[in-house]
Amino acid sequence: MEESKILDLYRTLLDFFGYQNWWPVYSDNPFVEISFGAILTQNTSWSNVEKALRNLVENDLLDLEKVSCIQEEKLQEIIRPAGFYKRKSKTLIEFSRKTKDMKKEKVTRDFLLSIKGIGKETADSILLYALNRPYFVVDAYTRRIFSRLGILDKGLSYDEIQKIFEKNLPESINIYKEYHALIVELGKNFCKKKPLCRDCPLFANCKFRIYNV
DNA sequence: AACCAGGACGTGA
DNA sequence: TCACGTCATGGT
Repeated sequence: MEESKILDLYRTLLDFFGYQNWWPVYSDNPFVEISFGAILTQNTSWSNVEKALRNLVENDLLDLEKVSCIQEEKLQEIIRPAGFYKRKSKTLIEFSRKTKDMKKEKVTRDFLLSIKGIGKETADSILLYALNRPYFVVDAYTRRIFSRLGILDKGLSYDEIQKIFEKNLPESINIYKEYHALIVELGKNFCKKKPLCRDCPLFANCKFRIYNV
């Protein structure tokens, strides 16, 4: 496979979109805000997540201690706009209970995966963006974009894809952060399910471009 | 008015 | 292991 392109594509995307400076944080509690946001954004548009986060802030609930002992039905109403609110409220509560008295250095990937409702992508998002650990985040956009480009086979597992990116990039937390953010930006604006290939910054590199009007 | 969004889990084959 | 149904709101 032509994995050596991975770094070139990063430069192209960075050139086109500019630095994204992810993860967006508006409170003075980045760990909680990023972790909660990562859980809330599962298969959900970010605009809906923002509403849920605003509700949490208004109720002073960007707080592990408070969420760990909140009444579940109350939390459900507060995060309702983010969708899947029953499952997500359980996950937020379990996450809060398990991490509130924990030193952040002890939070591992396996630990996060032991929390029901946190899978690989959410765990890696928390590790990378909330804890500054070098884990490359793989999401649906990553699979779609790089399989269309012709770089990744469909059917590769999460861990295999992650390994390919980490092997072909400098082990730089900032590059991991930016690259994933840029992938999301490309996925939202061009490489959608119905792609807009005409103005795509990766048009020249892509084997797909069937809608290249 | 169907389709989609910064997934994860339980089930059955 | 893996394909498939389920969970849910809000924007286009």
